[in-house]
Amino acid sequence: MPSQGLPRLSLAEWLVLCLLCEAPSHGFALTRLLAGDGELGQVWRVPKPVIYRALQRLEAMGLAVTVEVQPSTEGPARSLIDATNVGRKAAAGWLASPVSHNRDIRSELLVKLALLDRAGADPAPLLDAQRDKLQPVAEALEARLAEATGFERTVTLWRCETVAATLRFLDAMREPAAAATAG
Amino acid sequence: MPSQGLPRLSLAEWLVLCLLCEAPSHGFALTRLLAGDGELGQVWRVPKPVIYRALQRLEAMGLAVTVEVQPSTEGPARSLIDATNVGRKAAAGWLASPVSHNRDIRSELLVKLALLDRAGADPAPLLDAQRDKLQPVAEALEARLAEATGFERTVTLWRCETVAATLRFLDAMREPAAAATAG
DNA sequence: GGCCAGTAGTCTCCATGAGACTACAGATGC
DNA sequence: GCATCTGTAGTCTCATGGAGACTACTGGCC
Repeated sequence: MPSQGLPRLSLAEWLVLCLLCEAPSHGFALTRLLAGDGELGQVWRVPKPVIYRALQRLEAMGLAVTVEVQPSTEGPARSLIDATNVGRKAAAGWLASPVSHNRDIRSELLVKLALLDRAGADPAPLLDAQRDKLQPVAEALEARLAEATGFERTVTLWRCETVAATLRFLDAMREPAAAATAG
Repeated sequence: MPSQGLPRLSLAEWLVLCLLCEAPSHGFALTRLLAGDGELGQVWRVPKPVIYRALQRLEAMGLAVTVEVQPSTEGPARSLIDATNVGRKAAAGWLASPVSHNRDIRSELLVKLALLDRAGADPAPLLDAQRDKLQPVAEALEARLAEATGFERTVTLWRCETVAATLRFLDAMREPAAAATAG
């Protein structure tokens, strides 16, 4: 059960750790990747101070380690940081886990899908696991909607629609050919 | 155009101001209303320090004013705070305005609908205005989805589904009889 | 009289994040 | 030669939001 016993990290910290697992890197490179106009920043941006603090925290937790201080040809020296084996295992477990709440789909699930996409990995297992997790939630909400009155009905209706939208999204993601090579 | 020239307040500040417009109140009563187990806290909770800071800021901006320090029979004296005329106008303008981004539906629109519900006001104008605002966004996203490739397609697909869910929610809210008195 | 529960409000502390600041290397200008 | 500009690399400060502890006042109870 890789979803058990994961350390409690913020989304930014998980994201940074996963990027270190792709390849050893340093703060400045990560800030460019995760800036608003960066490659991953289109999906989820992480401000500079948060990245450097994440690196410090990951090191303090033994999930990452500074392997070398590289003299750069184009500026000051930079600290190359790599994930540890503990860090790699934690990252792999996190990456494979569906999110618990629908509100975290936009942030956490999309980040996981983006990371899998970068790695060229198959997103299908994660998509299926996420579907299995949300399907019962959707059913419970619809049951509740049938009975809800007053403003609780409004909130429940909203939750029903958004969970249903997530399920449709997950289904559509299972058929990538449809629009990628339409016809 | 009531949506023009509104002061820049946080959601918590708008919410507190609107509640003061319903009736003069004091910090502690608002904290109970907006606590996790409170009436409005089910929709949107506001932590205690944020409420008291909101009251201070609203007073500083001239949107609210302390009208009386009431000796309470069951505890220390409390400051009764009321909205000013300027505050009332601002609150009415805000309450009638649709939100600009789909991500703010859950927070801002639901709060507005909850406030209208409490006041017994008709939500239809706000629902229609919100629909008018999001309909072109939905169309633009679908056009973009047809061309998007790679991971941009994933993000666009997600946005399409969630905006579509909001539109369905807005439509369903226009037919309140359906489940309230299902026959 | 002392203590507890509820009321009313303030306080400190931590995390997030915007944006300024330091500092180093190479290119450019005069 | 050296001043300055651009890009690299990282740190610092400050404002805001929010969790939770703390103060302080009142009436009720043992």
